[in-house]
Amino acid sequence: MARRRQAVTIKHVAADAGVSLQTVSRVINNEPNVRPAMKEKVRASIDRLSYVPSIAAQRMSGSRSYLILAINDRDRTIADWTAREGRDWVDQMLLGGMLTCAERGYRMLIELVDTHSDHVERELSGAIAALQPDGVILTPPHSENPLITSFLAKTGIPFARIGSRQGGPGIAITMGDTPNARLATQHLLDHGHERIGFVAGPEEFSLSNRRIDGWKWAMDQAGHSHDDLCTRGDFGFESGKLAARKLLTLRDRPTAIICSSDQMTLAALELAREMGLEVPRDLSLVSFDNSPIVRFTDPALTAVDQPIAATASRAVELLIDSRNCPPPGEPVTVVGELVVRGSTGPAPPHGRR
Amino acid sequence: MARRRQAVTIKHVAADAGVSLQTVSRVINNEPNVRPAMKEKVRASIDRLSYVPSIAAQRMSGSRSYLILAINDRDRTIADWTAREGRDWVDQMLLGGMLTCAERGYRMLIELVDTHSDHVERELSGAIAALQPDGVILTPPHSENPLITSFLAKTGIPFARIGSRQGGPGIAITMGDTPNARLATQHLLDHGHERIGFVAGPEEFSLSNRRIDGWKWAMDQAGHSHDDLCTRGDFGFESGKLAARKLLTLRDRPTAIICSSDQMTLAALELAREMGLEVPRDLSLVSFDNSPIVRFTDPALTAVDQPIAATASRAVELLIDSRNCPPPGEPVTVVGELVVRGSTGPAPPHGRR
DNA sequence: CTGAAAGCGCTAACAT
DNA sequence: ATGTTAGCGCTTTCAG
Repeated sequence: MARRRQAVTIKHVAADAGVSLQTVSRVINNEPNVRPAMKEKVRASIDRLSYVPSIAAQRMSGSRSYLILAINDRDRTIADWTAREGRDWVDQMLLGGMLTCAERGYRMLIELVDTHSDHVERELSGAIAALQPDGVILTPPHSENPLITSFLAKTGIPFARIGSRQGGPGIAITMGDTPNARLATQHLLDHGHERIGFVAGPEEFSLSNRRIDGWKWAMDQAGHSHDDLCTRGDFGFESGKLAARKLLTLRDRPTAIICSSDQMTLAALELAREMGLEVPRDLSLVSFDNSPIVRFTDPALTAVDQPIAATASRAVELLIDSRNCPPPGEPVTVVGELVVRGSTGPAPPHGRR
Repeated sequence: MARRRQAVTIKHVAADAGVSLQTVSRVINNEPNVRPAMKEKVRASIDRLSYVPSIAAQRMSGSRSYLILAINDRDRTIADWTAREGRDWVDQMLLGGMLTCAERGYRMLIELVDTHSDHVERELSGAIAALQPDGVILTPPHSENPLITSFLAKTGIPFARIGSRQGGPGIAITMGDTPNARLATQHLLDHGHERIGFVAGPEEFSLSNRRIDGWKWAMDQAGHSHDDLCTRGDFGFESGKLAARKLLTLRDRPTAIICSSDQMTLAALELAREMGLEVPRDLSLVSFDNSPIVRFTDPALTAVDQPIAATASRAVELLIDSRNCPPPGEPVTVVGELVVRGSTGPAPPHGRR
């Protein structure tokens, strides 16, 4: 195997421009103390030779690696990819994260890490040691795993916690779960619904509780009780069916249900059909996620869109900028929006319930 | 910004194990000439200190970068991500490619490159120079772009051409387009169809023609003419509608159509409905791709599954192995399969056509 | 079989 | 404002 070396290095550029390595380095990194004339000359040489610095070398010399690591939950991600049901979380992460990285000369690398494993830290530290990224993006449920966050804090690598509002090290950045849930609830209230059920996600995800808060808040505001109207699932289809069944078999059953994931909403839709309920005539349904699938159901689902791409993009920016200016201590929020489709409508008249 | 250095380096391991750096290096790289006892001792130190080599340093010293670069078409990829219509090409690439990389200690990095740009080569060579990958995976339509392939050949970096059977440098690897098209056609022939239309993809993709070959072959075998039954689209919805219209407005219109992408099949389905044709009663439809969306149409589409994950995985293996053994000169084929769903059925009796 | 020395391409720190 | 020096962590010679 031939030993592959860089075709054109900083040395070539320096020689071509007739300056020292350092001057070239300064130009590359936009550092001060270079006369415009020199800068120009160096730039010309760089272009002529189409020189691009080796990130390995840049990393070696103690500066940046120009790599941002996005950590995703291994099992969930592989399950999504294998199921081929159109969940596009990773794609949206790439759309926002990767493109923003590219704009700034960085690259984004996806890494799958096992949450439930007892050696999360080893898995993660391995990736960190091997790649030496300049920033790490944590997605739920890693975002609040103390093993992970405290390890990352120790390394000194800036990191973002998507889906977390907790204090502590790292940049907290959420998609406005509380306001979004409020929004969804309000949409139903506006349609005259009073009994609005809520299928929350697992406690493992703190956003689950924040969504409950938003729903409760709106219900309280409207003066409707909600004591028996909250159940939980694990975001998956089966759990959603169970949770929906609990709600729909109540004596005074809800006329609308908000589910914390598309899969759970799909399950509720299926169950409603099985029970002879027509959506949205007898039951209105609001989903969370707005992944591609919700447009292909019948009726299409009204859903809270999770702005994953925008969030990933923002995270990347904050991470990269944190070299120069300290990141916000307060949680950052990138709000989603409600996309109204066919699964929500006016509450049925009292007689029909 | 604190200068971040590797927490534990090869030096620490060497000191801990009481051997020289080289011995540690040899153990890491599974090189010969290390006594089992030494190897054991070094391994123990590595575990104890949880040492992981820095890929930047490994790269610098002239060996591997442990990076595989997957090149995708910029416009198409971003369009897919933005449209959120469930196309999961990238996910499947990651599923196959990234996981296989991980098994072998490599990482996969996605890079978007503009095909139609006149500086494709600059874009690509920039990525190569910056990352120094150990292998590159080309996807259509880059796989047969001579600017790209000849540049890559010059660099000496092994690369795979997915969707290409052309000779020349690089490992050609396809998903069996000809046999797959034959399979799809045979499925329809078995159902008694004789007039089977074909909506091909753009000529820019050589696989388009290979699929036409498969269809023609099967039609010829069955003794059916196909002179007027082939049209082309660009894989997109609109083009599919146009192409399908051409076929469905023929005097002796086909009773079945095979389209070379899900979007085009969706378009054909919509057109059929508009024309008052019921699928599959009046018209059978077979799709290519089998992306998530095809299960959510009514009826669900019979489709040729493109084994993207398996192909990406195979490509990664061939690339990594090509360090040691020369890659196959012949094109590699990872065959897909036909997934039969509701959009295909028996040909309508002659009277009804 | 093992170790010492040299150097990959780049930047930080220190000259000038 | 520019150049010089040293060294990042590792592998590749080349000596023992």
